[in-house]
Amino acid sequence: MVSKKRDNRASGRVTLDDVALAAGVSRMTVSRALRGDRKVAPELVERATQAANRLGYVPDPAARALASSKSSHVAILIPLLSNQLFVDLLEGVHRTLLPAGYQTLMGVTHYDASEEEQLLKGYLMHRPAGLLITGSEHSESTKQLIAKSGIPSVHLMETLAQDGIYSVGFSQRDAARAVTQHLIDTGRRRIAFAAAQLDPRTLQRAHGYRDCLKEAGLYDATLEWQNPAPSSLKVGSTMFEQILSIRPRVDAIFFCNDDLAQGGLLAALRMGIKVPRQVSIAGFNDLPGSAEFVPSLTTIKTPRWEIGVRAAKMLLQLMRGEPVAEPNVDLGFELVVRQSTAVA
Amino acid sequence: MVSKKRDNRASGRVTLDDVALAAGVSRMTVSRALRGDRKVAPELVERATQAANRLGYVPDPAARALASSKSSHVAILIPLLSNQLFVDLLEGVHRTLLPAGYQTLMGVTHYDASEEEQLLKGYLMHRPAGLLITGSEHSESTKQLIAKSGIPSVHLMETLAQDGIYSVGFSQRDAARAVTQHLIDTGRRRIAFAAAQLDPRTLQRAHGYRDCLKEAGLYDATLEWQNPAPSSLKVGSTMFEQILSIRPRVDAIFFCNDDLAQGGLLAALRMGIKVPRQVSIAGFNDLPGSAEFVPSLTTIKTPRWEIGVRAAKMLLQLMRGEPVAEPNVDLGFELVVRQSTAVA
DNA sequence: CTTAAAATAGATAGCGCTATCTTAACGATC
DNA sequence: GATCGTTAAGATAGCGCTATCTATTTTAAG
Repeated sequence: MVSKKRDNRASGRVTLDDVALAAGVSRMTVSRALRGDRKVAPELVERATQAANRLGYVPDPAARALASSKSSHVAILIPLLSNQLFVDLLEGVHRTLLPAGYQTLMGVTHYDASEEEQLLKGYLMHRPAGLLITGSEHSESTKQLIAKSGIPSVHLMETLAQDGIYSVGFSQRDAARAVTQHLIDTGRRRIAFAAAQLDPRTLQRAHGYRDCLKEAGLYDATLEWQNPAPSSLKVGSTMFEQILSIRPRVDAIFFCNDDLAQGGLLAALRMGIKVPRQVSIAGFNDLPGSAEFVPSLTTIKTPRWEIGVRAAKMLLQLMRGEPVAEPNVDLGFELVVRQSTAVA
Repeated sequence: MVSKKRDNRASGRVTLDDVALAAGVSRMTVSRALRGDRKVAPELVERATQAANRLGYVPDPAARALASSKSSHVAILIPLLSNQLFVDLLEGVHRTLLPAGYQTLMGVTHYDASEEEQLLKGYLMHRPAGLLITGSEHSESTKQLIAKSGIPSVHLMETLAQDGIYSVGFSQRDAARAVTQHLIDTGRRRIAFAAAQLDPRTLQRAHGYRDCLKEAGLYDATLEWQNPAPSSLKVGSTMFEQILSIRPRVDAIFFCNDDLAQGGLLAALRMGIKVPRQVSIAGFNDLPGSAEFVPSLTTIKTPRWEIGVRAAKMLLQLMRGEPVAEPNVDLGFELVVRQSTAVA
């Protein structure tokens, strides 16, 4: 009746065999009962779970992974942790995946394609059950690795309607367009664009800015400022000073991230330049502090937490083999108008 | 000569058996050669590694973990990711552990003891090879779990000379004392202390503040302000307003974290209060932006990146069973004097 | 009722590694 | 030259699970 049990009295570990013995059923039945797999008589499920609880049984993920060739890990690749944006994303993912029994393996790429590839290789060897990856621009071999691995993947932060690709994000371009339009609507005409980092999403924002100004007949290529350094308050300060010393008649600056914009506000303060009187300033992402700054900062509120949650949910569906109704989700954005772009 | 090989031509996976067959040695020899375990003839090591590379062999961590009951995971528990402090810590850990072949499993406790315990249980079931945990104050059962698990552990951020405990950090108390002394030295007499979050390290800083003022005969318990809300610019602004409305003659405020202090600086700006003329402001941690603020913020520069690196190195030694020369490392701190505490 | 089909529990056989026991080979020792 | 370490390579036996096949019911259909 009962399958033979290995003699592991010595080891401290409680195995399925122990539980099976205690519950008076086979190891397999306990395994199925505990996982809710197939049909098991309710009474046996009850006996199995009780025995498991009583003995303090804890499944061994390594054994599980080996036997089923499926791990309980989800790898997530993000560019940086020093941008609150990605922290929120991660938090949303974590919060969703953990209760579902998945561990999050986080890798930081530092916006470096080869580092990304390296990390990916490392994670793939762990046979993760799923993969979350920021953005859609990756090296050719990175794309191949993902495709060949056959591991369910969801792309974060951007929306891309491409066959067989899953993504959750919003249109960086439209968001930038909305900011620019707002600056135009509040009477600005010489609107500069200040970008740092120059990652794909930043460049998409540049497009949005450009499109909008061109349509309004206000585009001036010499008002686009790009700095490849990582985004920071310091860089924002420096760029503000540069822009105003070279183009003193600029009447608005759209910084492509809030930390830059905050740096810009501080530089203005230092230089005695009135915001928004003389120059209107807008940011992007609505990072902590932007609402408290003096003046408070107009920005785009991005749903990064929600993106994390939604992407994780989508990944769960993919990992379970369930159908995904909407493979490319656009969660939109919100223009938050504050003092820094009040009408002059 | 060659041990029998399982027939797995169908599965895409390259196993040790494949490598063994190709190299013309036993599976065990390949395993030992690849791991550098015990003595293997140099020639065989060469043959094994070549065959492994040629076939693209990648070890299976799950099988490894199951067979050796040791995983390649290190769990790290931190309170928050929204404080740059912990991001830097994590980065240091990650950078050190990854090249050594360990994966970092990060858990965010949100300063919640029960959440910490929950996460810990989850990680322990994965049998991590090591554990990094922030601080030394934990629930009794958390401590027991760690002790009983027998997993090598290092505590972060604080120094605690306790038998059998490993830690890397610095004295929060001494650092707070240094800030307070600096405020006294620059002529301040009514020095307030503004704390949020009220985690153990914040309270240690409060002690340092108190000690220092008592020694100088300047201590006034009504100048200690504590707010249990999470630390943020917003809370800092609010606390600054409160303090100055209730105690208008305060001539210095020591905020226990830079984000609070930055919020304080912004509130001062809004209220038209001159810093440092009327009120001197100091922070803690030297977070991004503090050097760029107007006025720039006096603060304590904490070696969190180095703490991460050092703790990870110590953990590596522990995991390898190597002796650890110094079980409790104090990496010190640095007082960075800037404009916000200039002599009035 | 009989028989086939569907459903459930159990037995068996690994997943891909490593720990450990054996064996073989080679000197060193007296 | 026989005995005894010593060392390196190989054979064996699992680690703790799950996939899958088999045996046993139970139910449905004729």
